[in-house]
Amino acid sequence: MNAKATLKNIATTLEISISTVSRALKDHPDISQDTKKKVRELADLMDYEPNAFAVYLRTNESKVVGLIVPEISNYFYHSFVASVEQEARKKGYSLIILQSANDAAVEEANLKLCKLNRVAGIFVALTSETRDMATFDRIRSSGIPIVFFDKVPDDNKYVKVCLADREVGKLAARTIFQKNKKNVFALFGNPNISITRKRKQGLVDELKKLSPFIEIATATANNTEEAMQATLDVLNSKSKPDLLFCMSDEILTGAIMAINKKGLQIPKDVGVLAVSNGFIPKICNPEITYIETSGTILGKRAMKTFMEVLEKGITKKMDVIESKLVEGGSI
Amino acid sequence: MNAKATLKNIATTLEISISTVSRALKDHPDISQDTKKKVRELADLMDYEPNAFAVYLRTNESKVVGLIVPEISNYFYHSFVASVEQEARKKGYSLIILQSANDAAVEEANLKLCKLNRVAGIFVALTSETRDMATFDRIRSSGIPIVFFDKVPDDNKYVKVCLADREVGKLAARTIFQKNKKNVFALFGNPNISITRKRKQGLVDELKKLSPFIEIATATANNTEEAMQATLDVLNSKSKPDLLFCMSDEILTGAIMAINKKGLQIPKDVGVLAVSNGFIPKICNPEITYIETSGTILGKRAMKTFMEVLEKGITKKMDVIESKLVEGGSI
DNA sequence: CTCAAAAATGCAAAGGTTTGCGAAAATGTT
DNA sequence: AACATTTTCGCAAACCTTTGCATTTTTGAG
Repeated sequence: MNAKATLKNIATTLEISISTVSRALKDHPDISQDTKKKVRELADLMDYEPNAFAVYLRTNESKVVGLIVPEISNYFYHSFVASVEQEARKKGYSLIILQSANDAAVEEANLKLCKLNRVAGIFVALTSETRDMATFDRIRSSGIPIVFFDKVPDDNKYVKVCLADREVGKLAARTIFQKNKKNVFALFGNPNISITRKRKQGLVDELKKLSPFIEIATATANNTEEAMQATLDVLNSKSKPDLLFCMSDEILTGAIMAINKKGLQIPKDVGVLAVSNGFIPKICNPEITYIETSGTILGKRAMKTFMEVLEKGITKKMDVIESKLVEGGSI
Repeated sequence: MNAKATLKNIATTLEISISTVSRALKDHPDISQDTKKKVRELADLMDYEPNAFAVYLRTNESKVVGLIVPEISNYFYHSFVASVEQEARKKGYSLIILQSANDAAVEEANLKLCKLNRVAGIFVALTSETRDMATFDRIRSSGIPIVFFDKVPDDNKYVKVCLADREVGKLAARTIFQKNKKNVFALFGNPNISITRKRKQGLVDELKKLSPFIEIATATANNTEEAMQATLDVLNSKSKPDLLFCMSDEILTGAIMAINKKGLQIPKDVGVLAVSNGFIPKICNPEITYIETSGTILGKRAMKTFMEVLEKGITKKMDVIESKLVEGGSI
């Protein structure tokens, strides 16, 4: 049985000191080419890899970042997770991932877990229930940077990466106006989170500005099931809307189920406009027209922002991502 | 500015020794209730949390597990990831997640990363390109248990958790026979991976056994795009199939796109039977009939198996998950 | 050959925790 | 009051690496 691959073991077999081995492996200028070569060869042979814990302990900084989302297996977050993982690896970081199950208490426990693991930084999408930012503030003041994304806090003292939510709403309004729709039913997610408020505000205000003749009714739903029910209700009512606006993929899914259940045709019977990452719109027939929100792009920008925070010590910033309309045939 | 919350600091302010503090915090019987109380109070006050690195270094075991998948943002894996995260947290583990981008070299790099982070164990779904198991074997022999799931190696010397893939194929065959279909076009994923081979074999063999009058043609596709093209091709050909079998959600998505593009009706023009987690089937109209593969269940079983491996030191095992048919209206 | 400068290496502490073993304090027994 | 127990606590090493500083070796100049 081989000895464990540690600096000490390399040192003793080579009959040199530990520090020399350490420096040789780091290509330190103080060490002669000769020793470096010998050390490297033995290290390779022994399959040496530095003990990350010892390194972390000594240097007090880890190459691990934490990522907390309400749930991974979500229409949007899984692509964000994928993107962050990719970017993180490029920068030499590993990703610890945690789900808060949309529960503020779990979210807090996850924050503690991040702290326990001494992560280099944390990415967070808030739950829709998060009210108290105290734990976040404590962690920040303990020196761990936090980058909020997507579901971000209102306060401007944080580092945030998010979509131009108000603009998303406005873009939807302009599209509706341009397509000459007259009776809009707009379905939103949890009303507590800021993106809901912003998208709704953007849509309603802009629509009012564009034309006094467009009717708009709104509703909220906390999940796909509720969205389906709400859509079903409105489709069964007498005020048949000519356009359904869905704030997210989760909502869109419910709306589509309802439309299918009623056996309605898109866009003949009812038009659909959504905010989406494009996956569901593309498997529908006809394809749904949507305003794009890309988890992949958001992930890249979040990582970029994180690196800035790390390098430049920024403590507040708001990175806003513009979005664009992708035309399908649903409107 | 407060001192860092370490055992040492607690010890000095309380004027007792570090070891006493350590033991008090762990409720060691050697320590008096009195001191325990004092220590706990101060620890709370200082917001003490043990330095995980120091603990890991000392005990040489971490509470982190690694998870390597070809890609997170996949029809199936994201729910698996979500499930494993949940189960892992219950057991006190954190999850480091890595994507191999379906590239054997990246997969190997990820394995190294896991080793570097001294994980307690690794969950792996192989890429379709993985041929060489040497690195896996090395890691195993270095004492880190590996649990393979979904895309598993053939060799029985590993610990594996997977679907009853041959049974899945057979179940599909029986469904096809029972529904009286005569001309099947079966579309599979990458032919290199064992689940493709097994599902195909199960389907084809069972079908042959059930009836000599059922025609079956097969094809493979590496992604949604190819699946769409293949489906388009067969729908344009003169041998119009009356049933499309799709081995996975990825394939199903392509098939649905193709059917939509051709403006065909399900099940009137063509029937569809898929292997799926149920999400896409449920947003289709009519809902697609599918054989269920649940990432959530697989995740739970994988974690359970992992704990067994850890506790009982099992080194080989094959946990097979039965699957069932969920009827939609697509056939 | 001597000495100074440069190059190469080693010493030792630090980082925070765990733990076997020995020492001190408290309690109990005659 | 002397001793044996039991309870409570502290010492010190170990885990592995990094790094400032001191020390040794080599080189080159005079």
